Amino acid sequence: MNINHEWPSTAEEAIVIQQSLRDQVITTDQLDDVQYVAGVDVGFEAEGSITRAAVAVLTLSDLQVCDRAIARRPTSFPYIPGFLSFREVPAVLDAIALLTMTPDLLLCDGQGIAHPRRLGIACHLGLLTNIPSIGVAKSLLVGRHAEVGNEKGDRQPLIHKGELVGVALRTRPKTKPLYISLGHRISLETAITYVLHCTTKYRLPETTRHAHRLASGPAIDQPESSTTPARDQPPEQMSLWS
DNA sequence: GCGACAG
DNA sequence: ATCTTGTCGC
Repeated sequence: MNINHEWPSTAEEAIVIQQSLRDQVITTDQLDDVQYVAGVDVGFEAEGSITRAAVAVLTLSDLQVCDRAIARRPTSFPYIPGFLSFREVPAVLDAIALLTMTPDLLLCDGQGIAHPRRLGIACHLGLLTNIPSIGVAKSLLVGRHAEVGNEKGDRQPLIHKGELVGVALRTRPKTKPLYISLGHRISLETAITYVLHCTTKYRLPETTRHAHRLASGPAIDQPESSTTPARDQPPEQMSLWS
């Protein structure tokens, strides 16, 4: 199947794409032997006019950084809650293309299926790359959960519209829980296992943010990005919740 | 109708 | 995403 699609310029177009992709997300384990895990960090610079993505690849066995890349490009889609992937994914694909190897699993900054239309950035990225992916978010987009216990590994189901969409997971005592939701080709229990393993060495925001700390070092920047022209400011407050 | 809203 | 304030632990 070909999941390539035109890149939208409006949220209305983006909704159509999200709805066409949501049923292609696989929520069972389809991983090969996982040797390399990539933390993907997304964000922006220069008041939002530049989108950037950083990827740090770690060995699963000892969590050593073995590859990294960072990419920037003019922002081609505004940040609208529920549409983060349309702003960030092009830069992430740039960064992944700069790697010297292909990761076996992506830990993605943001939500997976814990999303109004079940297609957060981790799902979108997993589908476009066909790499198993996990959404690891620092705050909630949708859903609710009971209070999480204070021991590492404690978790509570994250429920949205009566569906289990992820977990709130305590990766360390005394810190905010992280919100884990499926991206693609992995089950929730397996995802939790990988997140807990990776957070034994780095706090998770750092497994993804580690990409930046490291990638910001000796500039491994890409040559030129002359693809997408910068776009106008977000059209006021858009609210296109489902 | 009002608030909430990944990064 | 960003900013600020307060508290604790090394």
